[in-house]
Amino acid sequence: MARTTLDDDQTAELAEIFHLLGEPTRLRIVVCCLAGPVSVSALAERIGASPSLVSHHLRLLRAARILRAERRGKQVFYSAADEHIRTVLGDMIEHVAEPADDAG
Amino acid sequence: MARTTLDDDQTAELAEIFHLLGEPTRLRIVVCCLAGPVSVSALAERIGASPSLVSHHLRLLRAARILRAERRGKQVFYSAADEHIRTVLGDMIEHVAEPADDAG
DNA sequence: TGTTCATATGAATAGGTGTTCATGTATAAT
DNA sequence: ATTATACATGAACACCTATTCATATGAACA
Repeated sequence: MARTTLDDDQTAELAEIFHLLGEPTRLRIVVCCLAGPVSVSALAERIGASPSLVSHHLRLLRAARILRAERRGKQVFYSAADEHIRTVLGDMIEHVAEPADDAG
Repeated sequence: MARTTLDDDQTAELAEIFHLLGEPTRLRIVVCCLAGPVSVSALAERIGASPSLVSHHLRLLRAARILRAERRGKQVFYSAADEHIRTVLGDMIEHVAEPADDAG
């Protein structure tokens, strides 16, 4: 166990990321974007939410540097902000998605 | 990239965990508990919150099987619910606490 | 039993937030 | 310029939640 303490800034930043991922709709958006760039309308359809709602969430995810936007004509494609984010989120999701063996 | 899609149940469960960790006070509590069993009053002091507030948060973390309680006399000690949780949370916190090299 | 310490819990409240609706902005095409 | 498509944004609302205060439970000790 390398480090089990965090200073206040790290805690706040980490909590913000967790907070954003703690919303089912937003989590779905992020997961969809991990595979590669997805347009807003495609996200809305795949998630079953209105484009407006998706856009609202995307704004927060953009502001937190979790996702990045890339315009192609009329459409805007979203993907992980960088490789670090992609790796971290991918790992987190894989890890936590694993069922606990000794649950009770 | 092993898997980038999650079903609805997995998404909900994952979102719940993230949601609980997305609160600074709660995140601090969890981080404190990763090193080993900590009493409620010790948590309250180390975090700078009232024992009542800590207890409220602990209830949620207990219910989500993130932390477990162990009574020793008058005190109650909290720690990670199991090794899986400890590993997963430890990894997440270490990972996300790493600064991004190519941020901008 | 009565008292004290440690924790838990219920109610109340203030602030936050997810969603919707309406509207605005940007791009493309006629 | 006008229209259509894709996305963004502001306001409003309903719901949720973090915190506090008061009170209860449970354990040790006199």
